[in-house]
Amino acid sequence: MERKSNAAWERVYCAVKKIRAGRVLTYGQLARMAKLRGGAREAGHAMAASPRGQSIPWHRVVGAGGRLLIREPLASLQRRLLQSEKVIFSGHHVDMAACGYTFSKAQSRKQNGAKTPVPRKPAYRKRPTRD
DNA sequence: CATCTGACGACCG
DNA sequence: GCGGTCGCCAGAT
Repeated sequence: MERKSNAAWERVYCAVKKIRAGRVLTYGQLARMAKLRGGAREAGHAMAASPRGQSIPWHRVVGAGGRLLIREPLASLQRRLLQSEKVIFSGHHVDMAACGYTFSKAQSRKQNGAKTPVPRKPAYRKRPTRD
């Protein structure tokens, strides 16, 4: 059953619910704005465990680069739903440049004035040396 | 308690 | 662009 993690996951669900139609979020960004310690992975767990029937637009959550990571059945459904949400698909991935929260360039500004969640501690650690 | 897996992200070759 | 590897953490067995 749900444990204390539920609290963190709830933040994820809350964030997902706030995603506007035609917009998509990545697990990484979602994890960062929810301040999940597990990083993108916990975001994925949260989504996987997301209660179906609470109006959670899970389909608006995609992987980095707008790629659909989930397996076929869900991916197919997700893609269909996203397209129905006016989300632009570029081949097999979502057009993050148009529907994603891109806080790298000023392009995100033209979106709707969404406050950039500004990235924080990356879950990954760069390899200092590999020698 | 030990171990694997996972709706991840990013880097490297 | 693709595949493999590393890192992080939580849940399941």
